[in-house]
This record gives sequence, structure tokens and C-alpha cells, in this order.
Amino acid sequence: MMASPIYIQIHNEIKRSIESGKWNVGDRIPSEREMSVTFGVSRMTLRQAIKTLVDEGILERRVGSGTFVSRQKVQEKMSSGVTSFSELMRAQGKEPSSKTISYHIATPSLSEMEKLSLEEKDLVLRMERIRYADKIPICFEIATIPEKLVQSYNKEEVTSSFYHVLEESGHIIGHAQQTVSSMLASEQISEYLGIRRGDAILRLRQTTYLNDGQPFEYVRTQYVGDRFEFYLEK
Amino acid sequence: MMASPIYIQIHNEIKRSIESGKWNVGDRIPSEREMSVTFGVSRMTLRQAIKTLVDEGILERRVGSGTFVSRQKVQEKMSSGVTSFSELMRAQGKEPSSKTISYHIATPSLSEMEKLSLEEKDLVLRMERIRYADKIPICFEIATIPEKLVQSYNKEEVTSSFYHVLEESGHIIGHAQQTVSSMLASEQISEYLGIRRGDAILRLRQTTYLNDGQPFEYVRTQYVGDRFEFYLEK
DNA sequence: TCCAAAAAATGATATATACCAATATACTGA
DNA sequence: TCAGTATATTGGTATATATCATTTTTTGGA
Repeated sequence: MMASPIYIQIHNEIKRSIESGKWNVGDRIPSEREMSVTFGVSRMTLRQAIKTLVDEGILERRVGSGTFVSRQKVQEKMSSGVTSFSELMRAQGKEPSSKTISYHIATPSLSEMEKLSLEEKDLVLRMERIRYADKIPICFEIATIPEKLVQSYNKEEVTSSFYHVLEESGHIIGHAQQTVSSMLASEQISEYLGIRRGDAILRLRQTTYLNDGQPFEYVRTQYVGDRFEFYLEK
Repeated sequence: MMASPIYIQIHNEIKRSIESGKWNVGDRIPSEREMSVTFGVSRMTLRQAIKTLVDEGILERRVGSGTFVSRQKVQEKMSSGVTSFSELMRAQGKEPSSKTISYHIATPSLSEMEKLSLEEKDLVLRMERIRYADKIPICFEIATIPEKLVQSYNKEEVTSSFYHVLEESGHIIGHAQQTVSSMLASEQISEYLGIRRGDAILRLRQTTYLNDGQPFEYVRTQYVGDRFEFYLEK
């Protein structure tokens, strides 16, 4: 049987290493120079093999840093109804978790007043959270809720299953409005999400309403561009 | 202004030769060895330039024979047609326009085969366009359609009201699947859209199906992050 | 201990050369 | 004139080396 070109053999070898778990998602693989020695080929031949893996989306290269095993993006189905982050992650076989950065009562900003139909004298609960899938940071979220809606609940109830407790107390969750846009990661966001300043961010702003038309939550979320995408069926 | 890599400059030069009519569809272009002398570069550098043109579907290589201009000439400006993008812009009081970068028949890429349920031997029509609102570039779009679906129509019909002519010939347009993600602008995209390399891009990929479940269009669009957002109601 | 600069490591670009496999062309003899 | 063979041309694969740009790590001084 005729041998494949060396660069294709190396392509397959690297792929097997990834599939077998020798390298995992996010891992940096050995440098081109190292691997060319390991495989006993020229660096150009090794580069050609890696390029085909990059073209397939299996690897990604970062100038000056190295070559990494690509992550498969977390996906949110946008055509489904209002879904919590936790449900979304579990539906994709990932373990959701979150870390609360801040949780406090405050006066609403202009945009919060606008989105939640509030006045200056009203108070809001503002929660800042980092959300993870399988311990990898996926997004940073600021959720704002009119304070009067959370008065009857403690922090634990609000942070873990607020929609649920709302429904249990007789409220009916209605529709939501969203905008999706892109931006670059700020210094602060990059620290929270374990990325670099200037990386691509997918930003979601959503206002959710009760069935009676009253807005009850305004959420601003920044997703890591490399790790997240929205999926929509029309 | 910083010079591009030599292989990209040569890429552009060869593209201009084709667009200007120096070489036409089906013509064999000078050999790699000849062109490396002409451009005064190494054959490997010349090969890299040609590879990017092959990847774009503009050239095709045949071992032992040469490198040929792919079917159907890259063409120039077209007047904009009525599209959903146009309706969207007008609804917001903006003047829509577009510029066709390329329009040609090619063999499908792996992702195009996957999305459109095609085989290697099938052909596709691939259109690249920049779209503007009030003369400001908003997005760069690549639409791919199975060639057999456009055989009966001319370029004007396809670019201006393809959905309409499809419907008039008895097809029923069904559903669509979209993914929305974010990324950073590449060198090429930043030139097209008048932004800087590394700026935030909102990327949309959509596969549209006929009512019988057959995919008939696969579109990839990159929107300038600063100038575009999606709005959805759930 | 911290910060800035230097050094090292990384992928990217480029050159030069050689050989291989497929195809096209030229040449020679019947 | 045609068929077979030899030669030339073509793209493909591969090696070796150098330099550049970007990022990370190390080092040394404050």
C-alpha cells in the first residue's frame, strides 16, 4: 500500500493524540520546533501538518504563544423560550456553575430605569456573576431586578432559582427582548473571563417581562467569543 | 502604511490580472517557476500566494498540467437588489447598498458540502458582497448556492431576487438555521469593511431550506461590531 | 517585592534546493 | 502518418536555513 505524504501521516498522528486524551481542549501542544524534532521532519513539513488541523478547526495558533487544542463553542438556542444558563449548559452535557462577584441593592442607572420602567427613587438588586461550563468561564453577567420583586426572598433563592421562585409565588413569565452585538474585551472583563484584553466578546442584552407586560429583569451578558455562539431556527 | 506579506501582495496582483482580463476563465496561467522569476520571489512564496487563490476558488491546480483560472470570471459592481438587509436598513431610515466582490462557480468547500448536503463533484455558486447603510460598510457576506439551482437563472436574477424567482418557479422556502458568534476582524475583512484588524466582528452563519427539507443557501456574514446588532423577541 | 528591560520562545514569512509523480511534448522508427 | 519511447514541464512533497513580529519568561536593579 502506498504511503501517505509525511505531512498527512503527522496530521493523523496529532489528531489521534487529541482524540486519545493525550492533549485536551485548551492545552498547548508542543512547539513546532519540538515536534519537528520528535517526528524527525523539517519544520516546514510539520507546519504543513498543523495547518491542515487548523483549517479543520481542531487546532488554533497564536503568534508568540503556541498552538492550542480548540474548544468547541457553547451554543445557545435562541428560538427556545426563556431558559436559564444552568439548563442551557446541562442540555449540552456540561456542568454549569457560577461565581457571584457582587450582590447589592442600588439606585438604578439610566439604562436600568429605561429597561425596567423604573424611577430614580426605585431601588434595584444588581448581581454580577461569572458563569462557567465545566469550570471554564463562558460569560460575565450583570442582572438587574427591581428590588421590590426580591424583597421576599433571600440571596440564595434569588441567585439559584429566581425564575422558579417567581413562578411559585404566582407570577407568570412572559416574553423577552434581546439585542446581540459584538465588542472587544475590556481589561476588567478579560480578568474575569480568563482571556486577553481585546479578544472578541459576544454581548447580549435582554429584558424579560412578566405576562402582564411588566419588565422584571434586565441582563447584560458578555460571552467569550471563542467559547460561545447563539443558535437560531427561523 | 505597513506592507502586506509578499505572498498577499502577489495574491492581489494575480487577482487583478484575472479581473482585468489578462487571463480568462479556462486559461492556464504561467507556471509557478515562471511566475516566481517574474515576481522575483521563491517558488514556495509564489506557491503560497497561489494556494490562497485556490482556496478562494479563483484558481485551480492540476498536477502535471498547470494552474488554471476557475470557471466564470470575477466580476465588478452590481446594483443592489431588494434583500432582507435592504428592508432592515430602510426600516431604520438608512439607505442600503452593496458591492459584489465576486460571483463564480466553484467546487464546494468541506463546510459548504456539509451545510448544503453536497458531494465533491457538485458545483456551487459563491457570491461575496459588502453591504452598506448610508455608504458605511456594515457587513461582508458570502452566499453559497448549489449550482444546479441557479442554472436556469442569470446573474441579475440570482443577485437581486433569488428567493422570489425560486418561489415563482414552484419552490417553497422553508425554515432557516443560524448561528451567531463573535470574532476579530482579519486583515482582509478589515480592508473590506473599513475597520482595523482585530476589531470586533459579529458573525452570522445561516443555512436556509426549501419546504422539502433540502438546503438551498448557505450564507456567512461578518458584521462590523460597532455598527450592527441583532434584535430578537422570545 | 515590583517593575522594566532583556532574553527566550513561539508562530509567520521567506529563500534556496532537491526529488517525486503526473502530464504534455518532442522525437524516432516503422 | 502513427505509435511508442524519451524528454521536458508541471504541480506536490520535503529539507534546511534565516529573519521577523508577537508573546512569554527571565533577570537585574530599585
